[in-house]
Amino acid sequence: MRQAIEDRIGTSHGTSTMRGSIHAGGPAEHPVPGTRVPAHTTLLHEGDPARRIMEVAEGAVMLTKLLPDGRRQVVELLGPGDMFGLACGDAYACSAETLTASLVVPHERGALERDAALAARLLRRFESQLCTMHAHALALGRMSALERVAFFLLRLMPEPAPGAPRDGSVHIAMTRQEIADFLGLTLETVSRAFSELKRRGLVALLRADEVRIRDRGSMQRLAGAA
Amino acid sequence: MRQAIEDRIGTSHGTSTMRGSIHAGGPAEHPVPGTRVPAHTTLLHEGDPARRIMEVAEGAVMLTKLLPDGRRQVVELLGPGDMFGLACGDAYACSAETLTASLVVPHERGALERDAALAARLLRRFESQLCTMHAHALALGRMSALERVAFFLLRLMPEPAPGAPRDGSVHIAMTRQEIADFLGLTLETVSRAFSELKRRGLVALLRADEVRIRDRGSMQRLAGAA
DNA sequence: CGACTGTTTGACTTGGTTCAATGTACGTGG
DNA sequence: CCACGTACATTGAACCAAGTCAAACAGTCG
Repeated sequence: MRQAIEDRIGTSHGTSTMRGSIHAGGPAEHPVPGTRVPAHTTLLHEGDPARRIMEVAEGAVMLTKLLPDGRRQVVELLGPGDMFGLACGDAYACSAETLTASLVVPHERGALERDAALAARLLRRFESQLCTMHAHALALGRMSALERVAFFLLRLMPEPAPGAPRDGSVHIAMTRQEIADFLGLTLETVSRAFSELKRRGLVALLRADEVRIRDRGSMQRLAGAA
Repeated sequence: MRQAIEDRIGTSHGTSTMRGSIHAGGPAEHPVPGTRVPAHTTLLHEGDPARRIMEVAEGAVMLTKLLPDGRRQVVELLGPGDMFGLACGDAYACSAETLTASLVVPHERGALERDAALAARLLRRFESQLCTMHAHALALGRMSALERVAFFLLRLMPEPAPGAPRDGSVHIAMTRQEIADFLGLTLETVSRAFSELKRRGLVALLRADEVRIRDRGSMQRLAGAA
């Protein structure tokens, strides 16, 4: 099994196992506030003993679960402020992998009793992550492939700040396979949905991983903005 | 739209809107520790302004989300100790409905700052609910119909206490439609899955809402006990 | 320029949905 | 006590959205 780098986070320097080519610079520079981790690095493994709760300070992390036969579900996409490393019992419930170069801050579980501010922050964040999971469950359980992909793209590009710069394009730091595992589809179906959204003029595909939303209203209608 | 009884919870007596026939006794007896609510009562509505966090003290509650066209997803099943009434922004993210007669305790959001013990309890519970949602996402995104139903049944009947009384039967306080909305299927598919599990001898159906697990190992294998 | 990795598209198959009866438990009132 | 009505569950047959298998295409790197 691939080695997670959990043990090296927050201690000294962090080397890492990576997928494909090496993206980011060298090992961690900041010993205390957190650890810099390159893209495509496994941070922890489902089933390993749960010791610490981790915070994404910068970057993007995905949480995944596996079925014994290898089917994979990306259960959550995390950004700055989000927490991971949750345990059911004493083992991690999910594996965690960076999507982009990230800064990760570990929190000892024992610190929660002592640090009320951290506990309050964690509470707010858990509430928000729980709401996001509810929306994700609705998408997985009841939306069509096209609707799920619209939902996904809106999630990546939340709102154009009021009166702010017009919709730029988003860089999608995930492969079609990863998006499919997030949405409960196959990569082919995701690809077809992208093409269909493009054909309908709701979206422009600059590159495979560079998307621009052209018709936000229609996208929201597709994604079931209640 | 149906009226939620939120406003009457924790105040005086609680009448309620109900589905089908009236099940439970009269209005609430205990004014302070919580409110007794009969089965099939809507406790709060998705989209309503979020004021309080609620705790299930006794009974069973389901959280649901709707798509504009009426498709429904049961996003969470709650039992004693679980919390609901979460907000994305300032509105409830889900509707909540009792499955059985229940005792519900409201907590003012402001109380979290003052009551550290409550905050700690809430934190632990949110962590556990988040883990459950992760497992649910795996089921919704990657499991077949049969696997999802096995997963659901195991969830209702967690573990036979070590050395404790042999597997009794569980009463399922949900219709096939509600189970389907929980598992992202149709009621017909859920029904066929029950029949198939019975045909394979993994399960015995005493009545439509009374199930006994006959072969826990096979059920766990189906549900992907990792 | 290849070689590689990931994406798109096409043709075919299939698990689950849809539509349509039929079956079954339960409560009510004659 | 039994006939009837209602609500829910089961089963069957036809259909379709998404999956599977397979091939061609497009960037990127050495």
